[in-house]
Amino acid sequence: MTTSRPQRMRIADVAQAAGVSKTAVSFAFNSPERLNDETAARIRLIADELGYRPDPVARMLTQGRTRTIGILTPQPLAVVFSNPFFGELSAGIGLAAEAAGFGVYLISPLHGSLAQAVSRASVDGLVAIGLSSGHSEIEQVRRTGLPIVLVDSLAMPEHSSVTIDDAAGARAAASHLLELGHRSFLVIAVEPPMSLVDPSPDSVTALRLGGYRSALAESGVSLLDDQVETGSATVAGGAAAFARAWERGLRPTAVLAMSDAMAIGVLRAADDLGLRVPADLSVIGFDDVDMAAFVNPPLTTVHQPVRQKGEDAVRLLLAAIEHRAPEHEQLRLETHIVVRASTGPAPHSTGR
Amino acid sequence: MTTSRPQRMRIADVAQAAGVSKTAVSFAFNSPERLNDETAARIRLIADELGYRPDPVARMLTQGRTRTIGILTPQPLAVVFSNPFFGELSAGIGLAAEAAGFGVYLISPLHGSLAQAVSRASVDGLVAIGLSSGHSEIEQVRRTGLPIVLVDSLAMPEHSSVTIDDAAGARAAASHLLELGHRSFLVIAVEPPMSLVDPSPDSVTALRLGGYRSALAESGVSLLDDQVETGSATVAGGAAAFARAWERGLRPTAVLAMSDAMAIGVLRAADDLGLRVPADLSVIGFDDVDMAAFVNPPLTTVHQPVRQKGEDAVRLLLAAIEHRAPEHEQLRLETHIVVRASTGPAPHSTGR
DNA sequence: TTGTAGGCGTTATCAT
DNA sequence: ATGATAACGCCTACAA
Repeated sequence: MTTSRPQRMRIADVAQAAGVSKTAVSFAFNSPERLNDETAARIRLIADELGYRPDPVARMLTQGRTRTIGILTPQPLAVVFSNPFFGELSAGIGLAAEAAGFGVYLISPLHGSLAQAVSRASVDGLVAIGLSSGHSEIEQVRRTGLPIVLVDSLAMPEHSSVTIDDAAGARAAASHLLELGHRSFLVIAVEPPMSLVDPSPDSVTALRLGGYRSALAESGVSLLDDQVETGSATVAGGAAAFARAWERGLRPTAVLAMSDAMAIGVLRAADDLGLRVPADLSVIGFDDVDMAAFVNPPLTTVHQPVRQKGEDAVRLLLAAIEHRAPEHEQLRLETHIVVRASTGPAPHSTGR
Repeated sequence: MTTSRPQRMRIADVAQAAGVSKTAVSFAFNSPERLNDETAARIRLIADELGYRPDPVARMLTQGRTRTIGILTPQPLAVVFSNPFFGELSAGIGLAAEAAGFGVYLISPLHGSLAQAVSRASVDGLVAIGLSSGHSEIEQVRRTGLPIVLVDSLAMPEHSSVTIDDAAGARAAASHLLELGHRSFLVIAVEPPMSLVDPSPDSVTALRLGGYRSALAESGVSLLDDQVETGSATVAGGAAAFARAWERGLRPTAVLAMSDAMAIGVLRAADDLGLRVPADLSVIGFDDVDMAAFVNPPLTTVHQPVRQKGEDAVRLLLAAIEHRAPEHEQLRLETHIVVRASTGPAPHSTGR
């Protein structure tokens, strides 16, 4: 009465119309070789005329699998889809999933609860993105018993994961700016989702911050807490974060942004303030998203193989789903810096 | 044997452990008010200890609904996720779906067949994106009997749709360039997917092309077929298309691109060729994607309310799913031109 | 080659 | 307030 199934044809209807048993109809779809070519064809013809298609839900139930993988994200879909990093990661996931004949289901918090969303989702396995170990619902996710592969997280040591060396990437970014003579920095950090119970030290944000700090420390430059401004990982979030820091009186010569989207936002905010990049301000991002090369000015950033991460995650997940082998694998992909035009020598540089 | 369900707890296990019937357990989860507070709590506690969670598939089967909507796209996910337009549209869809407590399933061709992917998908309804009337599998999609809302398409008149006035938007774009004195144009068109049987006249590509042509014609400028270059709706596709046209000897002063992603690609290709934008070449896009304002130079483009389209589509779809009312509605949203810095007076302009 | 019957895990109906 | 039992639609031994 509430639903969208008018009076769909069922397998019994087709069987009756064709004058055969339900088994025969099922075979016609799933194991045609077990049927007379002729009858198989006839059954399928009749089924087609009747507009019959096997109910996917019933089929899932008997087969015990859904042929679907879930992309688990602690963020609402609106931010996920607005973030080019997620887009490219999902492109990799989608590519690998399609190739294996798997569908993709997006799992984001429903009514504020990630656990509830997972419970509703009928999937064979999960690719969890950025699920920090401090997330309040992580235990409930784990207890679904589903195969899981983590991306950008090591929160579940018993599951496979695909990560990068965030600290090393961050160090490289900071070193690049130090070599250009910068000594006055602002970090634009990705804001942990609200569902984060405590700022876990293994979060991407913490790791990158640590990387920045260690490189700076080696040059005798310290990074105070008030030199870290936080915002959501979007263009708007980055712009707002920089504007806030500026209003607080900060006048850095260089910005270390933890995501390209945020770095692009900084570019925008700097432009609004009349700052020239890189003459007055250097900006370096993180991710090397497609668009990074096309913004104004082209963004210097830390490259990571975003699509590859997605493909690898799916490969690992499918192995876990199909072999059920606890093929425990912690993949760590490489990063490298890509110098474009958004970074330059520090103004009034005293040189090396 | 093949699957990922080890020995999950079933409702019967919980019932036995709690010394109650399956019905009681079901009530404890779905209608706690029908149970003694105490027993309900006890059952839930035991269920939790056992790690039981209701099987979403079995639940779907009995309830006859999935609480999931499908996003149907004729393109592979890798291109969908690489295209900022799709991303923003999906952001709108996701926002509205989440708000209603619905999950989102992505339906893209599986093994090359969209129809097959739809059959596999357990969803309550479909938001079909850019499903042109010439698509070879459109009839099979229709015959699923699922509620459908079309976006950027009028291929199924019996279903609701959300579109824009593509022709008007395109006309505005062309007029803008004509007013700047341009007379020599190149159109960068979105390539119809291969599964397109014939170039249907109601496709977005055809509509926009018609809009360009009509505006040009009013100024006595004709657009030859060889002045239309085609490519996939990505940055790379746009860059390649422009490069091809250039190699063919075309030397337009203005480019009309049917998508911002492609326009950004043109910007890149032009830069590679040493062309200055807009001094040597004007470029106008379509969509007004977030990034359009941040590229170099900021892109002049035709704005359309992309996220709004997604939200409206879901609103319409949920109405169809829930009321089952054939609330037939053809929404047509407005566009307007946004002038930034990628367009300027025609070089050697003879004036008006 | 085809039919019969049981089961997948849950919810809904109808008793008690 | 709780329990027995019948759907839901399909798949798949097993039997014929």
